Amino acid sequence: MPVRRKQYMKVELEKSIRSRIKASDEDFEVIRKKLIPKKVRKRQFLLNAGDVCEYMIFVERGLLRSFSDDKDGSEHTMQFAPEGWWISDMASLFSREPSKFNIEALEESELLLMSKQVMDELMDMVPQLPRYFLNLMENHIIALQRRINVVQSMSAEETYLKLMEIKPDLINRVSLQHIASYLGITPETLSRVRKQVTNRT
Amino acid sequence: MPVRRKQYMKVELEKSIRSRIKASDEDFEVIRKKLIPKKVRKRQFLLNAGDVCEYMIFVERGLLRSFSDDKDGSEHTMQFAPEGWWISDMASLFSREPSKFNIEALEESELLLMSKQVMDELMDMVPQLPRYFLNLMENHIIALQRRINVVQSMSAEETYLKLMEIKPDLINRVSLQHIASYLGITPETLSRVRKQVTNRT
DNA sequence: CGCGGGTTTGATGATGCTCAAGCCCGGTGG
DNA sequence: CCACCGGGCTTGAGCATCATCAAACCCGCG
Repeated sequence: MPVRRKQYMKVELEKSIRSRIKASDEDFEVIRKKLIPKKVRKRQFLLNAGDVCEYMIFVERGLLRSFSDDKDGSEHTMQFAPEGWWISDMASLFSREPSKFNIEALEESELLLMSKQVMDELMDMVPQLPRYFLNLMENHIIALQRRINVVQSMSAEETYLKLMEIKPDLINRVSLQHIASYLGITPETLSRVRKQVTNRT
Repeated sequence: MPVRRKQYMKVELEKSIRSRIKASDEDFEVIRKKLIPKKVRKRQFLLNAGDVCEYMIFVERGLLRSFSDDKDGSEHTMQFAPEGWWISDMASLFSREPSKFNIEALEESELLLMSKQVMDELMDMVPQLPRYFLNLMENHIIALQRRINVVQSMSAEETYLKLMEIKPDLINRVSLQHIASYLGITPETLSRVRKQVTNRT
């Protein structure tokens, strides 16, 4: 049953779309045909800083992260993308400039790749699709603004507690050094903060 | 000439839309009719934290900012919006929850207000309009990501220099305390940083 | 002139970084 | 089966950056 093999690749995507717009089965068929399925192993890179980002990446299963490295060798993770999330470097994807980010699989993952061109074609073919992406982007903006607020107004401990509040599951899937690089603190500080918090309860 | 009076109110908006999508004169007429023009004086508030945000606000002339206040009384400005920019609290606008932000005019300004409902109606009436907003949001995300990167990886001085590089005009229109609250540093630190920088040149 | 908001300057202190060492644990090869 | 890595996490000491608090300054405006 070769068809089956591909079907499972879009369960999460279908959920993501149906929760935001009305779309017919034919629409999904159109979408499915245009996206490129891809499996990656743990630690595999989907984008290297310096290259042009070619795809929006949808995660059907697994976990990716995007991050930049700065001059002194440390990393800053911009985003984690578990099942049901899109990840990309839009700055590079849309302008075709070299990306400042890397995208890396933190777990063995099943992905769907969509180039900019395909994205445009699909939005022409499925009239409601721009609304889908618009809704995605709106929510993304809300999340990014919240993150800026947290980073700017909170101590390391508060930042960590906020993350636990919003994404408690992350801690089970992501190493603490990656969490630290997401929060903008060092692994050492994160370790001390966590000690404080647990000692207190 | 009452028509003239309203016409000038959408020069910037028309530029903003035409630079992103193809739209006919009738489209602009439809859009113009649905938006609410509003003039505000300096220091007037368009949104108070705790209220539900009702509008996306487009700035035809002038300058707005959105900011949150935290427990200890200090402010964190999220965004400056000069001519040609949209500003809002989308988290509140879309979910109808009380906003955590204030929006305030820093200069006497001319605005166009668009409620969520009108936004939806317009996107139904002008087929390319979702693409317009999508493009706006994409660019907004790129800017927010860049900002997170800057805040997390740079010193106070580097953060300030980066702002000068990206928005050099801001300094002429915005008080230093507001700049500081945008950068996430205190006015004192900003003052010292600026002294360093000028002494060096 | 004197008031007041915004900015500057100075002194002090806290938060979180750096560097360095040790620990824990799972994986590998002898 | 066990010894030995090696990566990730923890712990510690010293230090840099930036916040805080307080005072002075500057300048436009009533």
